[in-house]
Amino acid sequence: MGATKSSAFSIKDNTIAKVANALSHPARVAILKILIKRRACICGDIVDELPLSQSTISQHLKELKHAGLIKGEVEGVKICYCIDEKQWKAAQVLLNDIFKSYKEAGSDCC
Amino acid sequence: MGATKSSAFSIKDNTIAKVANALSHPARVAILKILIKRRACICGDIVDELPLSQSTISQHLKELKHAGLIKGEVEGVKICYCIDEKQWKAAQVLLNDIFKSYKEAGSDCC
DNA sequence: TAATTGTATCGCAATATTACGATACAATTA
DNA sequence: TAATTGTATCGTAATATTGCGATACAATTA
Repeated sequence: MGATKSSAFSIKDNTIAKVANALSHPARVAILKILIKRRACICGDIVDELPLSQSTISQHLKELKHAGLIKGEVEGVKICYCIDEKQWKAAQVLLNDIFKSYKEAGSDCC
Repeated sequence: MGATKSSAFSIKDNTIAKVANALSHPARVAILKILIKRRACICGDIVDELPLSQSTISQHLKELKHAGLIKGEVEGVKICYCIDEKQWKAAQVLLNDIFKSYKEAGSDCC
């Protein structure tokens, strides 16, 4: 016991959870904002802007990449990260669809 | 070490993370969908629909309530849960704002 | 009052996350 | 080739999450 029962839920619900999970830590939200603001970013730039160690930032970048929201490209010695436009939009739609599916009716029980 | 450094980030980023965290587990996504579909829900109904124990569902409901996305109201012996309309909309805006803040330019480095 | 019903909480075990320093590694520079 | 630079990964410690059964608890019913 203890492990998430992902297989008990739909692929879609798992995908939504995966995307939301990427945004579920303030450091990752901050990293994404930096990437958006700068249009692209060398990992070191992020380390300079946030009060976390290089290894911790690297770990967060890995999670964002795993969730598909960002991608990285080798650029000489450095690695350039940026938003993965296609997946970013897909994530936006996925999340917004849930929110939109709730139509207020002013008649909820509570 | 090991604890999240929430205080190192802005209130807003923490709020976004909190909302995203509520959606970061497929069971909670499923619960929200049930609440939306039924407009409101007795806890037991959710237990019947999902392959998780009553105590686990109760825990997930607690987290959703803590994130502010849902609210519960005593209704005799039972407790009726539903979406918290106001906070739901606020969460939608918060998340969508991040996604919208990325304007594609077709000129990213990677 | 006693039994029933629906939900929350406790206690526990398994697993996952967060964070950091140390170190490895790959590409560039001297 | 050797040193440097930027990033990833490893190892480890602290903490958090997930899940369940057992149990507590509050409101209703008998």
